[in-house]
Amino acid sequence: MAVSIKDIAEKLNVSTATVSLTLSGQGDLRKVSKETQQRVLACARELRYQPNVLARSLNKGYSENLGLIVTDITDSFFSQLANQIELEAERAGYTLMICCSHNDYRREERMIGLLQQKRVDGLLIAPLQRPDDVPYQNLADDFPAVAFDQLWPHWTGNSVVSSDRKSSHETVSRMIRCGARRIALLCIDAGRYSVRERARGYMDALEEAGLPFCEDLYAELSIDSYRSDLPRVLDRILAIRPRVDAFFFTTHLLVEGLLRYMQERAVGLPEGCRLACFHGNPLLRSLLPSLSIVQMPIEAIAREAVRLVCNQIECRKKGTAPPPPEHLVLDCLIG
Amino acid sequence: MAVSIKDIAEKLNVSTATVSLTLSGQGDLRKVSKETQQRVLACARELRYQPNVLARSLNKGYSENLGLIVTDITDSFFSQLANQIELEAERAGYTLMICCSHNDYRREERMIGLLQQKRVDGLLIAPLQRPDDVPYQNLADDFPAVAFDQLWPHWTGNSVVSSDRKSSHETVSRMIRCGARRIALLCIDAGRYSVRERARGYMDALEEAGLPFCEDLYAELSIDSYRSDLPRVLDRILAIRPRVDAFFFTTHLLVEGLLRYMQERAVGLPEGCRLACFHGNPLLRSLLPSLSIVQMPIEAIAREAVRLVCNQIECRKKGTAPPPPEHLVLDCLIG
DNA sequence: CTGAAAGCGCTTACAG
DNA sequence: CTGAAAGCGCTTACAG
Repeated sequence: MAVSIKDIAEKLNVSTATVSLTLSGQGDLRKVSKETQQRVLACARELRYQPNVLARSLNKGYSENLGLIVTDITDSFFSQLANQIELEAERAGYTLMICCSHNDYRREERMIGLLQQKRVDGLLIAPLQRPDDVPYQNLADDFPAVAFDQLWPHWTGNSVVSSDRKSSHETVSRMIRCGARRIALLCIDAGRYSVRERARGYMDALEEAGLPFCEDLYAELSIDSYRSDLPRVLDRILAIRPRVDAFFFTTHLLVEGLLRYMQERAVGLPEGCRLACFHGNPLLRSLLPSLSIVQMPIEAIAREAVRLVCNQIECRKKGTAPPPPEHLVLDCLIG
Repeated sequence: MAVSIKDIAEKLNVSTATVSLTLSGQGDLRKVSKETQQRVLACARELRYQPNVLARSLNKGYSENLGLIVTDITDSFFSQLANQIELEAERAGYTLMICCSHNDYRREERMIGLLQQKRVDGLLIAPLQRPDDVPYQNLADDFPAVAFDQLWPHWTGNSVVSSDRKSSHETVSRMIRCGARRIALLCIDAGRYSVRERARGYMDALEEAGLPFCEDLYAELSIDSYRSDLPRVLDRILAIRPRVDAFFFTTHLLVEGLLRYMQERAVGLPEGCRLACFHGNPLLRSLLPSLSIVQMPIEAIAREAVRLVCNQIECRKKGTAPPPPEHLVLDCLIG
């Protein structure tokens, strides 16, 4: 099979300890003779030696792997996040195992279990809403982990989220300052933490401006059926009088849905109708110049989330007390 | 630390072998008494035993992990592919380690080495063009691997690509049948295998129709700078007389660029101008009704690629001869 | 300066 | 039916 440290040791008539030491860069420190080191290095190169990281991990108790669980990697928000997280993880010396929970909390549980069995050193999770609001039980308190983007109701570990409520508030307030009075709010997966927060921010802004919450202008859609449901919802809202004069969407997915709707129905928006959503991309920006995009702090989320798990892992390695969990709320950029 | 098989064995006064056997489901086969099995299972549950897969892997020589290397997970083509590959891999019992090569072939090499050291059982790679056309050396011939989407020049292992040339040919032929005569071809990363194939298909169609290749109507852009370069290219091509009457783009990224261009310049396309591209999404479809999209066979690529590596891995496990490498060309759907 | 040995947590012939 | 033992490929005190 593959060449091992033993093969090198035998070939060179030295012990495996000597080989291991020089290969791991401790040669000088542990006073292996320069000459022996040379021979070991040369031999390893010649035999194309690839260390078996599994064995090292088993011995050391650390795999240098991190588990990442997102709901859906095909959502550009999560693929961008995964990309940044991979970069940050790499910088910290970790490789990523990525799993998708596909909005199925049973699957999420399975993935958490799987990744733990695979001995990842830590877990980064964009948690799913759980039906019974029961916190996940199989994740030990002291296991290095960070929840990002969303939160589990009783989660007490590290978390990194964006300033959903504040950004929402600010965005809607701007619409109001621009004259909007009848602002529709459309959500996907209204039960999720971030979505509830975004809805709250909307309420905050209405309240601040003394505007009533109008049930007619509110709609909850589900991630599984929003594509087919959205047209009817838009039909309904656009038919309301007095006219809606702004739309606030909790996600870019709905804006894409709106664009499809406008194309297919060959209708435009009411004159002067304002739009806003969370997350977006250059294309949406140029297609809908009136769209305000709340830009998610993707780099910062990735950086902080990785930092937090890595910190926790470091403490474990050193055997020191785990750092107190942090709850970070990172600012979005409203553009 | 974590509870091990030894802990269970000690607590129950049985050997680790007994525990291991019953936990791995070989209890009946190896005639462990029902009662002992019960006790072991109960104890494992009670202690929340999580097997250390690292140890098992080291022992068995297989990690049940697969490495996936894509150029850029934020490209929807690759995120959709990664998603399907994860699903297929899971079905086959594998977990995915995903790395991005970011169009940097040195990074790609590092990732291949890293994943091999992490002892993935096989590798799925969307290979990068290599500057000197030298095949990658550090990937042993007998290592289970499959190249997909792209090919390395001298790659002789398994590969799964789409019918780039044929689909391109067919798409351009359709445009010609609809009356298009001056068809522009815009490429990103013209040196890549699939892009060369797509360009060839374009040539095939022109030739078949007796149309001349017109250098003016051709442009190569680079993935790093196409965003800023595209407007000038479009300016140039749209200014040419006689007028261009169709655009063929090798990638959806350029269509998004075109849309941005049209918005920013506030210009439309020449009357009746046809469009086509590889890969796309519902939004592009509805924004540009005249756009023909060559749909990549993403599910099939994922399924076949995983099947091929898994086959190779199985043969390794059984010690039988590796199956002859397959080169699959999967049909695209032209819509 | 170098080696023998134990151990990480499993699995699997082999004995009994 | 069950256990003692070797081994997967490393690392790391501990001796000398």
